[in-house]
Amino acid sequence: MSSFNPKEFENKWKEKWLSEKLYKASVDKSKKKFYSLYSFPYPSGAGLHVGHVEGMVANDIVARYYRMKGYNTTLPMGWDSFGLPAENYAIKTGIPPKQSTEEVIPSFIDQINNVGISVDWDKEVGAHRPDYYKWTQWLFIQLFKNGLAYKANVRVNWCPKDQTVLANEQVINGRCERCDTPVEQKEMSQWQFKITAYADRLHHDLDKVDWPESTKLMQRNWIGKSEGTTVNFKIKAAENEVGSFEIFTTRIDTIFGCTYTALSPENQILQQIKDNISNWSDVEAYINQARNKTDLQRQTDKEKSGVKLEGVMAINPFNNQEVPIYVVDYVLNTYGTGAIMAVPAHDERDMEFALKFDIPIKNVIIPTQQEYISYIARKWSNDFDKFLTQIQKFNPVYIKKTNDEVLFKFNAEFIDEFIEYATDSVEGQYAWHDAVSESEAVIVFGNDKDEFGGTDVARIPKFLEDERTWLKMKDFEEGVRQYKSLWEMLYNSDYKEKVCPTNYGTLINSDKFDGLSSQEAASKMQEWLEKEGIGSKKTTYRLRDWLVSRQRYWGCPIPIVYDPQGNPHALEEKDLPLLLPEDVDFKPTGESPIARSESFKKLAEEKYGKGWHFEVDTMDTFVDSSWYFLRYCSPDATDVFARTEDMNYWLPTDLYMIGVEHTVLHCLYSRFFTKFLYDQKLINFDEPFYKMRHMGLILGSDGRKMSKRWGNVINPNTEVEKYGADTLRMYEMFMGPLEDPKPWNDRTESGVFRFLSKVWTLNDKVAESIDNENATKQQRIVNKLVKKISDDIDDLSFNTAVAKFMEATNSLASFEKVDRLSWSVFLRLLAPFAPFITEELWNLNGFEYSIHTQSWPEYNSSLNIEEQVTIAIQINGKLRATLNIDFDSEESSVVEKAMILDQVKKFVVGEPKKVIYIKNKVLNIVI
RNA sequence: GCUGCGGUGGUGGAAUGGUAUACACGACGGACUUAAAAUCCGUUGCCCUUUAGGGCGUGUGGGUUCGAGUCCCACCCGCAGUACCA
Repeated sequence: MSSFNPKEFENKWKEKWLSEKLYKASVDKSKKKFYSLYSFPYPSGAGLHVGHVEGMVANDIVARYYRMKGYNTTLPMGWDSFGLPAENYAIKTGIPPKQSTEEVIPSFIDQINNVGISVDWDKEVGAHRPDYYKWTQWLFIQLFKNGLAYKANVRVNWCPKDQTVLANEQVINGRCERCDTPVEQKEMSQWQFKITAYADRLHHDLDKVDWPESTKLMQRNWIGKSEGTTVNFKIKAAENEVGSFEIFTTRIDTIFGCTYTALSPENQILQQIKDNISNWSDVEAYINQARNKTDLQRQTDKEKSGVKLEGVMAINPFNNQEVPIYVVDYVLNTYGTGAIMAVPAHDERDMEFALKFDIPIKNVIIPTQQEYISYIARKWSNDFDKFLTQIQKFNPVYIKKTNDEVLFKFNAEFIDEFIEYATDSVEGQYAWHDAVSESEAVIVFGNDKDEFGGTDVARIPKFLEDERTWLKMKDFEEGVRQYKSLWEMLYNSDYKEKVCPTNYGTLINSDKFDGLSSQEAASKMQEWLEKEGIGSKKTTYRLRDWLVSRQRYWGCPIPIVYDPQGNPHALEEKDLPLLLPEDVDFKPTGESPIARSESFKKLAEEKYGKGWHFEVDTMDTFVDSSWYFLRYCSPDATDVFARTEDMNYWLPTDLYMIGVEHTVLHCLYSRFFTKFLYDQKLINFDEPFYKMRHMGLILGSDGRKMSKRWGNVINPNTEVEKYGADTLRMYEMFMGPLEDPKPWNDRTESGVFRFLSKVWTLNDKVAESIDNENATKQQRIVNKLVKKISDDIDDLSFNTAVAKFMEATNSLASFEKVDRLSWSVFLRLLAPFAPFITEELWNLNGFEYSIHTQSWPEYNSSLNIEEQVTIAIQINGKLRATLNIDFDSEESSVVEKAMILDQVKKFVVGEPKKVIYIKNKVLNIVI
């Protein structure tokens, strides 16, 4: 037969499948369903890239597998077509986004079909089409009616280049996610969705879904749930109480260590008590300065800053101690209560601030006794080597040595012995030494180096208030003088963690709570607070409401109309969709482009009367993509966003392939919408995506991210042209684990082409009847393959599946003839991976069309029995020989056979101590 | 800093506590060819050795086990997310 030339048949099958709608799936309650979802692609002018292909092929293999297993399977596709790139393209070229978008979509569809993705095209949707965004608007209105969409004046992130508002999530390191421009702060009235109302459920329900743990964790971090306590602090001016404020803390157990409190610059209480603040002008100046700082500046300002409020003090309700109040910009108004109690001894930020402003530091926690104690010793004299040998007697568990430094750890029980030893070794060695007390420190500082810290052996005290130690050291060491206190010196040394322990432990200096563990103390303190009515337990979230207004043209219009007084009203359902006007100049000016549309203005006045006008902002495109998987269920519905019956049948999705970069935002928003609709009783599930997996980034052959800049971009079209779709598909699956980033390699790709050519050639050997013995051998080969491939698809372990196909092909190729029955099994197994070549060979062999609607081969466990196996013979765990034995042989017969091997006789003299036999695997003789 | 993931030949990568390096690429040798490409066959972790064989090997150091890439402890390095979140 001819050589393997995919061009000769790929097009033929592609067109046949499409015209027959081979992959169409409708609701059929008599069958189990499988919903394979690929993330809503953005139809960019650059076309499909190899990363899309990777994810789609994974979706496709699983979909084809389930289809063959008899599931009613759908793999829908649509377009996340609103968004900045099309608008920016329009600004550059003058071509309207609607036109450019509609022009690219057909080529996307074509490319997807060319790689043989089994898409159910009857379900196609596009976010920019009125029949879709009518329902995006409808959903907005439902949120509005339920108080979950509201307009508020907020300080927003503003990108000066894109001239638009950005959600917090779209700000990366203080820069715009898209164009990398530093983000500015701007006060604006903006629409927001109250996603925070769902924070707890969004956090909690992650337990229900099968997602990579790391993804769940990222999402949990984003929601940032933390459980803590609020406490009311009274404010005193002179002898009068002038107000109070609430602080939030997760470490109520440290409250006796509170030596100051701090308010965020935006905290409203400041305005209320300003008459009592004697240095108000300084405070006000600081507040204004903080307000003007961008997030980027706040982040880069490492130095703590703040102003003390003169004339007022706060009262710690636990000990009635008066502590100063500061206004600082390291306290955020958007988290907790915008006020904190500061405990320098147990919080790094508070410690840094306290050191800078000379605020007392009070230790109230002894960390839970550690099993090991670490020491660092630096070389101080020639006796250092002797010192090193002698520390062996403390049984150190770990020693790291460099030329002049040693780090070692030993069991805490040796502490006293060590203090004694260190004292003896170091005394008189040009060193100063002080063992402060049993429970505190060994501090040994050498003086034979110019700089402080050149030599030391130290166990750092848990609470350092020993002025004596400090003064002595200060006399002693030149270097110490640069620090104001022992705290500061040690905090800036290797012993940071020792002087500022931030973990839980046992309370000290805390009155009646002394001796309790952090956990016990916390609950007793909370109880007391609640009884006194001055505090309570509180859960806070880092998550903030979702800002959806965008001052851009190419997005879904917000379905709100304002009356002449400026009050917002939701549009009625019969007036939807509110069409995106086309008489618009989309050049960005900072104002929404739609504001300049005459037809838009006119429409509002005609419909509602003079002075009425529509909202001119459009929605964040994440709104469009938060419900597309629902629309796929009923893409033709005109009276509802999707039919309840259809959604309840198809959802939740059974496999969602999406890049890891989209998981935090898109998935969070989609989950929010789903939960809202569940609460509205429109659907009966409250998590949209059951199983989710990610595809790793495909890098250029130089190991860098694919980019025009590096000239390392691989275009799937070119690869299909060169090798055919099946090769591209199988190569991308063979590259490595699905979720890993992996570089492109042309050579490996051509290796996959060689493999498919081998399959093609092997087809020539297929014979109607071959002898029984060889037929059985081949049936065993493919039978084993059935199990391996099924398992690998279940695990999404496609790289190993491809390897197994290669192995099986090599085995079959060693036969004169190939058994037709085995061949039909082999082709069906390969069909999800290489749909074109398998359909062609299936047809050439005269099997019933189409291979893709055939049933998945069954694994026959009785066929699997092996006659012979090779086992390893080990002596003391070391491989010395291998041995062929009958399958499932008894231990005694195996030992007998092993003992007469030369390799064994050589090592085993007399009776072995022990013999371990693992059936069909290994025999280990211990001598 | 914190959190998570990872570290295996020249390369991409395999390996339910049981023969480490499957499969593929590359390299080397050979066949075919006037030649090249393609194709086919063989070799390919490192070191010693003529063969036979031996020693060493999954980032480092310990531990558990008859047996560790895999489990435990500590450390080093890389990648990703996140960053004044109280």
